[in-house]
Amino acid sequence: MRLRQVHNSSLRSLRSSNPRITKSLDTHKHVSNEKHFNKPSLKTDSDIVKSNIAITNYMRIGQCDSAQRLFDSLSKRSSVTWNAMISGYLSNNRFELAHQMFDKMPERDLVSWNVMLSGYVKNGNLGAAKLLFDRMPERDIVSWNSLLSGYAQNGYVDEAKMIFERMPQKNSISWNGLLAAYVQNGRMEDARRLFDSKEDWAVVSWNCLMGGYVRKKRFIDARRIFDRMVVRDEVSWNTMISAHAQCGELMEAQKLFDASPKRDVFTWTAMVSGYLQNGMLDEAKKVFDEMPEKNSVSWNAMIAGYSQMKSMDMARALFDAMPCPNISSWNTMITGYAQNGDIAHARHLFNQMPHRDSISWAAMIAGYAQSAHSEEALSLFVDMKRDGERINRSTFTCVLSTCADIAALELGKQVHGRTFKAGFESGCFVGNALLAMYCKCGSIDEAYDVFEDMADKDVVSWNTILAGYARHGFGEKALSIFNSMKAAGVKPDEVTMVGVLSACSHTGLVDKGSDYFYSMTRDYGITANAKHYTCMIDLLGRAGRLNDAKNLMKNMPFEPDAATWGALLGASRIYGDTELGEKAAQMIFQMEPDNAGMYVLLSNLYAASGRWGDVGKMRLKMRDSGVKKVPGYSWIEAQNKIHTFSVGDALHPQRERIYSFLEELDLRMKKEGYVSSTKLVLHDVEEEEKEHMLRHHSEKLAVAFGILTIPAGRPIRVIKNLRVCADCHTAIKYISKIVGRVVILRDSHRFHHFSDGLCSCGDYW
DNA sequence: ATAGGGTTAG
Repeated sequence: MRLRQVHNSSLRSLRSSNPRITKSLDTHKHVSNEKHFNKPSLKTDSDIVKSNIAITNYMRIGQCDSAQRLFDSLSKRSSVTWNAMISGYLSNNRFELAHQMFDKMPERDLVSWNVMLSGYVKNGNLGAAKLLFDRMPERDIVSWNSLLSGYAQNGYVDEAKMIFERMPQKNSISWNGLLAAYVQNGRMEDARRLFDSKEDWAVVSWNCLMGGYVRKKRFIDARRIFDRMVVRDEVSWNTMISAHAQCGELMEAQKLFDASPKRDVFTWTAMVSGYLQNGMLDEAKKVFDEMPEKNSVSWNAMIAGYSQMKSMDMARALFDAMPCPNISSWNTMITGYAQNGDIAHARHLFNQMPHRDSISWAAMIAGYAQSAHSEEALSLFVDMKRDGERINRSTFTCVLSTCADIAALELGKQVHGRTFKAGFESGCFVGNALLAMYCKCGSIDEAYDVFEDMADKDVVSWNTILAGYARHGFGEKALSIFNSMKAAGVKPDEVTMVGVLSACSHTGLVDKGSDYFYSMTRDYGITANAKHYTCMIDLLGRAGRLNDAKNLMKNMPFEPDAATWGALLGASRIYGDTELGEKAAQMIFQMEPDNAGMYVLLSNLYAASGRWGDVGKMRLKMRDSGVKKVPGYSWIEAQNKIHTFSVGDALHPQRERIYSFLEELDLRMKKEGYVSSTKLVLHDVEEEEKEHMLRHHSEKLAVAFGILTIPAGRPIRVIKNLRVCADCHTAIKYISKIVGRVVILRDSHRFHHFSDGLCSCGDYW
C-alpha cells in the first residue's frame, strides 16, 4: 500500500505541475486587475472554489441532485464548476446529463473536452470519442492517452499502436497504455517485445505483464517477472499468490502469503479461492474464518465453493449470515440450487431478491430448462421483459445455448421466433448460437436454413455447420461445405480442419483425410494439434489400420491425452484387438481415474471376446476404486415437456403402454431377423447383470415413447447422456424400418440418423 | 476545486 501511495503521489505531483503555473499566472492577472475592481471579486472567486469543492463532494457520494441544486443556485460559475458537474455525472453513469452540460456550457476548456472524451470511452462509444477527438480545438497528452486506451479496450490493438506512434509526447501512462492493449487482447509475445525494448517501467506495467501471463496460465513466465521486480506493491504479491493458488501450488502460495509485506482482502480471498479450486473446503473455511475483514467477494467465493461441492445447506447458512448480500450473492445461491436440482428453492430466492439482473434470469431459465420444465423456462423468458430487464443479444445467446445443451428443439424454435421478432436475428453472435442450437438439437436441415439466411457469416459459422454435418454422419455434405467455404474466400482455421478430418473419418475417406492432414500446413499454414492427431488416429483405426494408428501416435510431437487413447480404444473395440484395447484403457485409467465409461468400454471389450474372468475383475476393480458408473438416461421432448427415461424405467406415467408396445415390436423385429446380442452373451454373466441386460435400456424406451406420441412423418429425436448401447443401436435400426419412422439419436459422442433399417454412422461410433 | 493508464479476489 505504501508503495502504491508513493507511486500515486509522484504522479500527482507530475499532474499538478501544470495547474500550478496556470494558478500563478491567474494570481498575477488578478493583482493587476485589482486597481480597477474592488475586493468582492476576490471574495467571489474563493466562493466559486468552495462551491466547486462542494459539488465534487456531492458527486463523490452519488448525490447528483444536491450537486445540481447547488449548481443552479450559483450566481457565478467558472469552467471548473461546469467540468466538475460533467465529470460527476459521468462517474455516476448519468451520461445524458453530462452530455447536456457539455453542450450548454459557455466556454469549454481543455479539461472539459478531455472529460467528455474519457466519458465516451468509458461508455464504450469509440466512434463518438474519435469524432470528439478530431473536433477538439487543442489536445494534450491526456487527450491522446484517453483515445489510446479507448482503442485498446475495444480490441483495436493495431489502431492503438498507430495512435501511440503518432503521439507528440509520451509518458509512462502512454507506454503502459500500449502494453495493456497487447496484454488485454492476448498478444503476449508483442507485449513482451515491447516490455524488453525499454527499461524503467512503472510498477503497474510490471503487474500488467505478469497478470497477462497468469491469465494465459503461463505461471513460470509470471513468476520470472515477479522475481525480477525491484519494486513490488500489494498487487504484485496478490497476483503471484493467486497464480500459485490457481495451479494447485498451495504451499508456495502460503509461503508468499506469509512473506508478503501486507495482506489485504485480495490476498486473503486469493488463498480462500485457491483452496476451494483445489477441493480443499475445510482449509478454505479455516482461512475464511481467520480473515480480518471480508467483503462480498470473499463471502460469495465461499458460498460458491460450498454449492459446487453440493453442500447447499452450508452455502445457505453462509448466505443467511453474510451482512450485505449483493446481487452476485443471490445469483450464486440461485445457480447453486438450480444446479443441484432444487428448483423450488432457486425460484423462492429468485422471487425474494430485491433486484434481478440478466444473470439472475439466465440462471433461473437454465435451471428450469435443465430440470425438464421447458414451459416454465419459456414463460420466464417472456416475463423478463415485463420485469423491465432488457432482453438483449446475450440473453438470447444464453437461452439458445441452454436449449442446445439439453436438445430442447421445440423450446429453441420458440426462442428463435422471438429472436426474429426482437430484430436480433442478424449478426454473427446470435446467428451462430441459432446454428449451434439446431445442430445440437439434431435438426441439421434447419441449421442449414439458418446458415443460408445469415447475411454475414464468419469462420465460426462455417465451422459450426461443417462440424454439424460431420457429427450427424453426413461426411460428404461436410466436405462440400468445406469447398464452398474456400470458394467464399474464408480462410480455414484449426477448428475447420478438425471438422474436415472428422468428416473424413465418419465417412471412411481414409486417403482423402490423410491428404488433408499432411497438406494443411502447406495449404493453410495450420500446424497439427492434438485434436487433429486424434481425428487421424480415429480415421486410421476405423479403416482397420491399427498399426498405422499406433505408429502415428508414437510419432506425434506431444504426449497423447485421454482422447487420443480413446480413439485407439474405439478402434480396438470394433476390430476386437483386446490387447491394444487393454493398453489404451490402462492409459486412460491413469489419466482419468474417475472415468467410469472406460471401465464399461473395456469390460464390453472383454465380454465380446468371451473373457468372462476379466469382465468380473473389471467389476471388482471398479467397485474397489470407488468409481460410480454414471447412470445412463435418455430424454425426449414431446407435448411441450421433456420426458426422461432410465433403464427399466418404472416411473413414467405411460410405462404400461410403452412396455406392451415394445413387446409387440420385439416380435416383429425377430420376424425380420433380429437377434438380441445381449441374450447371446448372457450365459456367463452374474444374475444381477443378466437382469440389467434384459431390461430395456433408456434409449429404447424413449424411442418407443416417441413413436407413440410424436405425429407420423416427424422424426423422433432422442438424447442419451452416454454412448448408445450396441444392442439398442441394432434394435433401433430394425424399429426404424418396421414402423417407417426416422429416429435421430444424440449420444455423448455423435448423432445417429436411423432410417429404413440403416444408421448414418455406418455402425461405427 | 475539474481531466488521462493498469494490475489482484467471486
